[in-house]
Amino acid sequence: MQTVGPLTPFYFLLHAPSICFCICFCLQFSLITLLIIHDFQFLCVPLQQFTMNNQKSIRYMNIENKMTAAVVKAIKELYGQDVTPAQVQLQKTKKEFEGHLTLVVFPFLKISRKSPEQTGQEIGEYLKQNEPAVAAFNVIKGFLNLTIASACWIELLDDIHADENYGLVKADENSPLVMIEYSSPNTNKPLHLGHVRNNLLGNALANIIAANGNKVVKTNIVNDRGIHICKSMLAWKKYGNGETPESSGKKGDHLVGDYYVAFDKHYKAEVAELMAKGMTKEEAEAASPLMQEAREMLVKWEAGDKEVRALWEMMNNWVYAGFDETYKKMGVSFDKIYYESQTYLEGKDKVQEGLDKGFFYKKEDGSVWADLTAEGLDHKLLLRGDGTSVYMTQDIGTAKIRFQDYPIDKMIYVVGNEQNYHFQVLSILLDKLGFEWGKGLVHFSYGMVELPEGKMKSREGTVVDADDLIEEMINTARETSNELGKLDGVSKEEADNIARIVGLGALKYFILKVDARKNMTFNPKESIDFNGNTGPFIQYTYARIQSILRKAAEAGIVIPARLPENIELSEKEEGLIQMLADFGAVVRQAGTDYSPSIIANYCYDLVKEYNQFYHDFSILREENNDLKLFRLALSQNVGKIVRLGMALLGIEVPERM
RNA sequence: GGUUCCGUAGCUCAGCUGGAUAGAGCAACGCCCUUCUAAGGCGUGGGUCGAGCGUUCGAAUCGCUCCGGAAUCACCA
Repeated sequence: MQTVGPLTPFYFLLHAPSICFCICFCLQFSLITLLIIHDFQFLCVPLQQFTMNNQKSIRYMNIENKMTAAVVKAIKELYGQDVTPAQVQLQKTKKEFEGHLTLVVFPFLKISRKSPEQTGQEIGEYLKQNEPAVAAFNVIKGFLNLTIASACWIELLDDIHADENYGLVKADENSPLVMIEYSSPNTNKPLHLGHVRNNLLGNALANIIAANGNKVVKTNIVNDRGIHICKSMLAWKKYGNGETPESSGKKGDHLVGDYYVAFDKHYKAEVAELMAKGMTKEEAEAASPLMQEAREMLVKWEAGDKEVRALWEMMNNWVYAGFDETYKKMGVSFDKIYYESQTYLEGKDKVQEGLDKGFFYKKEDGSVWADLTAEGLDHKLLLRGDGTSVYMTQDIGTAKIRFQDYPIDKMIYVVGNEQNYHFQVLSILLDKLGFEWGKGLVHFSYGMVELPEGKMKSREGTVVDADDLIEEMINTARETSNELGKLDGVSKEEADNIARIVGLGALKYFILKVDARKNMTFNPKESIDFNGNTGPFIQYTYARIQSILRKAAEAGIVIPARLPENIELSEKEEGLIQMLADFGAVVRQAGTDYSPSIIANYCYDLVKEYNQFYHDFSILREENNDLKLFRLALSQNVGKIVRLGMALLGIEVPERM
């Protein structure tokens, strides 16, 4: 298994042979990268491509790859040694130095047998002589800074301009199929901020995996059965007086959640009363009539009792209607929904199969266990003494059904990091049971959302409700727009839509910009920002670009497919094109690292850079017509990449705001 | 106690496949709208990258040992 974030020693062992193999060829890649590459061959551009040398493909390679190939050639010509493209450390030149790309020359000192400065100088001179793209160079200590000619950047912008989906890779029929499970709610209460993080991460991850050329099936496993649902049902029966979403005007999931809370309240009162009569806490909890009744209800449910099943179905449907509304607002969706009530019995025969094959063992009380001490883990229960299934059994069953339904090549579970151990075990068990993707399953393990006071607790009413939060964000966006007078003269309908886009953008970006594996704090008292490193900041930049493009169109300006190449560009403009060109690599990185935050941070950096350009340069007022066209094209493509990047995160961008 | 994750500016976070003087945002203070949207731009202050040792030409980044926080080790899901 791969837990995203942590790499387990176990995983390391599995890949030992491939590590040895790879070390020989890719000296300067870290082991971690190798592991990921090993798993994601389909995402990686073959290295050979870097050295291809026909005119047409060079035009479509980005400049960095072209330079890498040129450096390989330079080393060969100058020092007579072959190096692999992977040994060429080319990075973006830091802002304080002149140039676009920087070659770290230290690795070549043993080959050149000269000082860092001299080696850099020699390679620089060779490149300037032999590579027309290199306009100038300078050497500082062991760093060779290369300045790429303006014409190259313009050509590159043409390429980006020509591709509506620049940086994204489409899947074809031979692409691997990746199933991604996320959301996975219980049906006894409404969604809260923790679910929001899960949903947004899962949705964004699915988009990113798809943009890396995979077929993706988004799936949701709804926990629609069990004691917690019975608690809501029982409380509704006792105290509900027939209340329905229609009669009360409440959203179904909230209504059912209220009865879950009501159950807890009455239950606690009962326990307190019994304890006052002298019982210990444990005794009181066991003796509570309410809890006993809830358990009886669960037994009846399992026996298929008609009345209980009808109530269950009715209340679950209320919840689903509520969830659907929230999902729709959040902009998340699923291709296939599984229900635990339909899968929870399925794992048993697989466990039996494992028992027959001797993978598992049975205790005297009839319970079935897996001995995982060989893997450095513990013994794990798979079936209770009474033959009923536990969480692990259900996940095995669900896996079985999914595998019957789809030819899964890779399975990703978006589940909180509190379940790291569970998925480590699940991976081993699925592998033992013969699921080909079991060993390589990915637990996308994300951190908890905490309040300043600590963890959210449903029963103590300290959860941040998803619907409330979304509504609040949209309202704040609307207020801000009104205060700033941004939407004067815009129809009510459009103003509402913009408020929705911006409010949700703020929320989604706030969550997705943070590294998923980390716990994050949310302070309900300080509302989510709309300024600075935020979703609205990025959306605002997009809207400004669209405004310019509208004005250009009104003036009858048409951006040509190929820009004039004889214009002199500023560093700022070249830097922006360089950033645009990086988008493909960023999407790939986000895919191999399972990291939506990489996309979020890229969008922010790009937009920040563009805003500086916007401030310092004229676009429509530029008198040189060629330059004007160039800047329009640049702006349009920044807008395009921002739109594509934000779309991967599930964030819309407004035409105006 | 075992295992895993996290620790970077007052706060929220980037950077971590080793590379140049560690970056953003918020908060504070100051400047810039007769010019393409000021939800913007520019500037000032703010750091023992939890601590120590090691590997290296070079460590926030890799390894080891501590310290602090979290999760988990359920016949809950």
